[in-house]
Amino acid sequence: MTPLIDRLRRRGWRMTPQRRVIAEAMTGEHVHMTADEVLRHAREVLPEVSRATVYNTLNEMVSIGELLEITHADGRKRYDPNVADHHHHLLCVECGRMLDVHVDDPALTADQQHGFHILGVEVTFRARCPECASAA
Amino acid sequence: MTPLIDRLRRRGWRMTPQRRVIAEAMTGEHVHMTADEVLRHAREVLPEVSRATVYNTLNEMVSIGELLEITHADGRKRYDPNVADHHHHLLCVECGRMLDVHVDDPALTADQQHGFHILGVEVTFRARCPECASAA
DNA sequence: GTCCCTGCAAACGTTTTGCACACAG
DNA sequence: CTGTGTGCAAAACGTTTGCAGGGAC
Repeated sequence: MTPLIDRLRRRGWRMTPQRRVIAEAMTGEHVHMTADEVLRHAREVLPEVSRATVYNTLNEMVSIGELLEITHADGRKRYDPNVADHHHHLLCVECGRMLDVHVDDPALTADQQHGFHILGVEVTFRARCPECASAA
Repeated sequence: MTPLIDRLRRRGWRMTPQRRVIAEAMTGEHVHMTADEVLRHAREVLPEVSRATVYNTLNEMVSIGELLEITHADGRKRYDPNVADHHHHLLCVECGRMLDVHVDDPALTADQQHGFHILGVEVTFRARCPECASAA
């Protein structure tokens, strides 16, 4: 898929060094990061990035729909750049590790919807990962 | 089902006025409350209840399994006394109203589990409720 | 009487905000 | 040049903790 940075540029985003490293930090292996983890990754490349800029930027990416905000059980928000393919999550409740999984979306019958207009479904499998299981 | 208070007493809980009103606040209509909403309800009956006691008590009820902690999209924790019957949630992303719904649990195939030991599944339908839809 | 619970206030971690300056367009 | 993004620091927010006193059992 088109890289996140290009998608942002195409939206007319002013592309600053800070935004570039933040977008780059979201790409590749580093999914499901907290804002602080994004900050740490961004600072490895551009040490003067400020915490506020990371929060501002992440929030904006979320509000334009280029990033998915998922609320972890510990109350910290995580950010998922994998917006294009709809997926769900497998979460280790012990260490917080999170994997993407693909399962069919559950659905509500008309009368179960209580007149609500359904926007989407989120499925989270709570689990213990192999590492944490063997540690116990 | 046995009232929450009786279940707590049976566990050998020291039953103080504070704990009683907190447990009572959780019963009946008032499900999915934030800690602060629980505090407000508790104070209507017993004005000198402190915030810390509410947090302590809720956390203890969660840890012994008499209460379910669900993390709302806004990052605030909510508490669900409805532990006995396994259910899922229908959430209005606008006003935060939350309803219980019953749908079949999605399941992961063996190779989708990546060696994780599955503990449970949470399904949340993100939606807009009739009131918020008509307000827009 | 003992131990656990309580209240208060202060600490904590995460996220947001206000404001002057800087730089991408 | 203009407008928007930035850094910094302080505030806001929900939650947790330390400690002295009090009440359930």
